[in-house]
Amino acid sequence: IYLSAKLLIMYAKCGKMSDARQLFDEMPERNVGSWNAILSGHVKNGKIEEAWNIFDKMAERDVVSWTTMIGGYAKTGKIKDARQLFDKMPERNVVSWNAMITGYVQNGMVEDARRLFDEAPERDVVTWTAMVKGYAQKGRIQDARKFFDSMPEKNVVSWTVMVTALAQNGRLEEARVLFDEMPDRNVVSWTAMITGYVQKGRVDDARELFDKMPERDVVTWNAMITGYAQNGKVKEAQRLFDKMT
RNA sequence: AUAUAAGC
Repeated sequence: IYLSAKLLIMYAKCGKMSDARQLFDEMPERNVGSWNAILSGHVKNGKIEEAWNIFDKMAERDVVSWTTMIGGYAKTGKIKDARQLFDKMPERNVVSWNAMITGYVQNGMVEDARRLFDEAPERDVVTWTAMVKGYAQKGRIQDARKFFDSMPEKNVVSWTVMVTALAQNGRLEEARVLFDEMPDRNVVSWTAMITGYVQKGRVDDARELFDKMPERDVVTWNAMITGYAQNGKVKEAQRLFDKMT
């Protein structure tokens, strides 16, 4: 059963929902977990109406099923539907609250997110990070920073969100200070800082970080190469592109 | 096995 569920997820990741459906229909035993797997597959492929039909048919739903649907509606901009489900669900955990809060953030509704944040019976690092991101994308950097500084615990994602917030709002020096203070950095953190420099035309600072970082992925290479290109350094872009292969 | 946050 668990193996089949893994297969379902694999199919879903490749967008092969019809294969997933067939496998699911042939499964001898379907528990709420396998139903959730197929539900999640449809949501990930943007098939929200299909997902609803499945959800509606499910004999048994758990907190994961409900939360999957909330995330699906939120991502497709149907925030009101998401909220209706959220209000209707029989029990919630911190992930359900987070899904609803990040749903508001994704739809630019940071005040609604804040209201829910205040109401939430429990908050974790995801809850807090979502609020930092919510204020940051509204340009409300000092509110974002206030939340960031109040966080009971931070991880590499929270740090990276805050660094990105500062960098995207042109506050590169502050971003760099924070970047240097990070207890851990990963490839996303490095790339966020590089992108910040590139957007301000500071390709040499970007390149310094690029050379210093322990590992690069396709997003990093792309940021650096297009950074050169957009700043008129076509030769450098070409040279780096060749180095990549 | 399945749900929520970061660089595009």
